[in-house]
Amino acid sequence: MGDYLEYARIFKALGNPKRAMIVDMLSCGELCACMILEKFEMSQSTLSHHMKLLCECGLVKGRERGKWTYYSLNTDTISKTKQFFCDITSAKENCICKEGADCCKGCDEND
Amino acid sequence: MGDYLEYARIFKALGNPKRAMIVDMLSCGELCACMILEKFEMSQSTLSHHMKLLCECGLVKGRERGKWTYYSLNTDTISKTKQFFCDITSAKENCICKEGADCCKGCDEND
DNA sequence: CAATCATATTGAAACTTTTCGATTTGAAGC
DNA sequence: GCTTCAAATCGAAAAGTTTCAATATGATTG
Repeated sequence: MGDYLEYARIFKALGNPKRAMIVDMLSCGELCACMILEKFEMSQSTLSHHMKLLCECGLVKGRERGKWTYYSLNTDTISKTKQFFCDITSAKENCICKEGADCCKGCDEND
Repeated sequence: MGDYLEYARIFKALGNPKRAMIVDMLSCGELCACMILEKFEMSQSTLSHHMKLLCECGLVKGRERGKWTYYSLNTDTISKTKQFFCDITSAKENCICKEGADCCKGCDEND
């Protein structure tokens, strides 16, 4: 944890329903761009842009073969991102919540 | 899976490094808004806006007690979101990759 | 009940994202 | 070597996000 900028880049990429859907489509194997394009109402340049974002954040890998580009998931990045959710659902030491904020002293009792 | 819009809403909320950090801060317990504000160089209205987005997507819950608002993680949403990563890392039946796209017939052999 | 304090809302400026059509690049086929 | 095809890049328009200062709301305190 700590590298919030890198996590945020990945989440930003997933923060578009079409890109989330593309990632899901790639989850059972490699697909070429033209095949992904067939499933969406979207121009070729728009898809290309989405794929670029998915690749840049490390979620997706592109493999060029002649005229075609094949895309697949980068499982390392996905595991790492999944870890974010494990980290935020397990208690930690040295957490910010252990330090007191002056403005809130004594608030906890009003429960 | 399938509810890409709802997932995207959550990922969009996490797709800002400050909001990702706030979520991490909340991971070991409830914090009041003023305490979160102390840890950031950010105006009070900006923080309020970020907290609203985090609440609206269901990641965070707000609890009002007098003047203060306490925020905490909504573990149900977090578990559900974690599931997205489980889903995309396990093979599936009836996947889009099983259907052929005309433009790509025969591409697979060029490996 | 007026003042104070913690948050929320509003409105505006700056910046980023989304999308498209047009153009470019670069491989394959004739 | 020209044509065709798949994908990337460019430039622009529209929409959305981020941030702040100012103001509003509503609870608490004197």
